[in-house]
Amino acid sequence: MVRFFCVSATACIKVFIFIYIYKNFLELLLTVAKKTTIYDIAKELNITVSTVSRALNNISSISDSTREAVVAMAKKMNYRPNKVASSLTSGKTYIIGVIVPSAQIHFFATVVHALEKYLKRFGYSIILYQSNESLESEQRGVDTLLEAQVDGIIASLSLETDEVSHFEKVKEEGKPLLIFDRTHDLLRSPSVTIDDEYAGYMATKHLIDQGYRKIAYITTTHQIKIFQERYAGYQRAIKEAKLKLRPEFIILGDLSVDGGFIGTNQLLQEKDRPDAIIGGDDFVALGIIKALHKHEITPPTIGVIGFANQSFSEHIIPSLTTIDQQAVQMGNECAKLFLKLLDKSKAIAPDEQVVLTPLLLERESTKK
Amino acid sequence: MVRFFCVSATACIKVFIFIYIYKNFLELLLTVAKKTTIYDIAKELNITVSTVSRALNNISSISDSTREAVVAMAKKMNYRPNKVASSLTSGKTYIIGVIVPSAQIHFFATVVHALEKYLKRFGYSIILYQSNESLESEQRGVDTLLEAQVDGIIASLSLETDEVSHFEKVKEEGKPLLIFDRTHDLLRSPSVTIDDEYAGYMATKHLIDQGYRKIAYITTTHQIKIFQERYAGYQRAIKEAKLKLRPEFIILGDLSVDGGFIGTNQLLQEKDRPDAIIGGDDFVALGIIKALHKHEITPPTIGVIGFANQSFSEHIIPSLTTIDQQAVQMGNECAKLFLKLLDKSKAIAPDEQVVLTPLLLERESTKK
DNA sequence: GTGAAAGCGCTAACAA
DNA sequence: TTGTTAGCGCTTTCAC
Repeated sequence: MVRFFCVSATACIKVFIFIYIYKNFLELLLTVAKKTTIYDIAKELNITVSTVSRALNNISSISDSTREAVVAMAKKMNYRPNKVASSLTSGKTYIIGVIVPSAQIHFFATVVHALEKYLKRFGYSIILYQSNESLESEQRGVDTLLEAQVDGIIASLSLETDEVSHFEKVKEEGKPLLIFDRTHDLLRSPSVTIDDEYAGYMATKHLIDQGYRKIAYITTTHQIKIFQERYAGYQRAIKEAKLKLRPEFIILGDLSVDGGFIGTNQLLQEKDRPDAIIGGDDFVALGIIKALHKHEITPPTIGVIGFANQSFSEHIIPSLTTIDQQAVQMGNECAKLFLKLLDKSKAIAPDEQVVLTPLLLERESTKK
Repeated sequence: MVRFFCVSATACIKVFIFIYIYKNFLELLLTVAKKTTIYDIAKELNITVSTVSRALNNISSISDSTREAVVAMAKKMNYRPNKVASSLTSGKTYIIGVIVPSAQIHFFATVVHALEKYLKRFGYSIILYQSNESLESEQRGVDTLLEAQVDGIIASLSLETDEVSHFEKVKEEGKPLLIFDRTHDLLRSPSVTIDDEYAGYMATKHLIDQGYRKIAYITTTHQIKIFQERYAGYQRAIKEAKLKLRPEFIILGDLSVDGGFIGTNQLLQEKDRPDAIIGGDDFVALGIIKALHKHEITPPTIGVIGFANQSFSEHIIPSLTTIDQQAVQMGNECAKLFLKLLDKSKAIAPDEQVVLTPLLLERESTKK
């Protein structure tokens, strides 16, 4: 096409000039068709913007007639409120920042799912920020969210997070901060967690009740509170049942299928083998089952239990007994508590701590 | 404590007055400690806000000395830019709206994960909105995001979505719209998808190559394009191999473990049983394996293949052959394309369509 | 290279 | 019940 016109250099230039003007004209058109504001509505109705604002926000002291007129005109003119502008004056964005280690981890995806679903009902949106298990990224996340003027932050700490000063900034700005699941002792703030000590206790106790006596535990090297707590619960149950706490039955490794697999192979080399193995999470438990399968052992011959109730746990063969982490409930509790924190009319409550109770799901892998 | 002071009614009132004043004083303190703005920096440095703004945004025509002074002062005064204010003037929020059916679905969680990770590097945040497979909610999502003045929207359609006018609004506002995975014929917009027809073909072809001849298919009743496409690919492979396309081998049901379980039981009642079964997704495939297990059949005796490469597929026994949906790659491609769309300097490209190639992951369930 | 000034679209006193 | 007015904190012309 262009080549068709370009019979000479001048013609070619003309074409380009034409294109240039045309382009600007198009842009002009786009610019002219700008969005309608409350100001436009006001002009159309011969009232002032404040009246329009009040009508639209359904604020008291507005006559039905004008409110209806405004609403009708707004619809007619295809008006869409600009939250950015209203945020600037009101100081509220109705956006909540959510920091999680990774949306790819099923537990966090589920919490985020529940959070968003719940908060939406109250007019809040969420900005999602992933720390990807990095402290530095988590710090940047807090900055990013505060710059975006979020109304508050809900976060679960990265594995790396060993200092929490970046979260203090949130409180300094007078904005609510809520920590869930992965907390930190130095961080005084409202939180929603699950009783991990009890989860560990529950898992171990269940095995004991099923008649298992030599219970091994494959967990992570990471010094995260929740894993330490689970281990503490394990110890408590073992002691309570007056069983021996054998160091050779505690395997530290990766929190993964491979971790479970390797750990199990190691355990099976003991001359006095365990008769049950607890996995640090369901993936570890899956690795345990795989390793047992390789040795032609099928649970519940050796009992296996996991943590987290992954979507597959119910369906593998044998189905996996596990401790449910109540992700949906945790999301809902977070949302509920957070809305309470946002409502500053209520007294500045001492940091409220919600602790959920884990749930034992008995399935085939421990059913003797 | 209070009771201690309240020896008389007047004393009591005094106490309350004291508390009241004290409270106001506290509030005053909080109010006074307001955030520093570029105006404060300007005053401190005896320059104007425009200079500060330019220095902070590292805009040309600013002397090194003043820029350094401003930056130093900003740090000293603990300045934090207010993106809401800058958005109001600049018209850009650096926030992108992401609409997915549910963050709880692993595929979408992974795409969101990749998206956020990628876009963050370019200064963008994302607001997450879940349609929860509801058209109405999806429509509200578009409105919410546009009101929040997002710079554009990336979306994957809900199962219910049979009309797409709500997405036209996005384009009307001159904002980029990108649809991924679940698209709609009526919606003309850039998209990132996977070649589902080929995925179906690939799965079927693989089974045929492995020597299976009587291949059944358990899929969903939902009229979603991607499932229809996979089925089309199945048909193509069957025809190409000159096999019979048997209606009794096509089971429509739920896309779930139960759906696979029920469908398989039905298939096994045929006098001429299939020797391989394709599941509409990995959960269906899991149900298939469970049902076969009940009948004491273990794949690959009857071959089983799924779609999506869920996290468990690799680890169940037998491990599941599946077609990977390239979720991470899809997220990355979406981000990449979207950044291109945001960069309007580039010509208004005709709706670009990125089509990813699915990936066959051969595992035990089909390894004859 | 810097300053002055006009908004962006809306809210929220304070008046009337 | 409605209008007037002054910003919210920042960007961005247009001068100088």
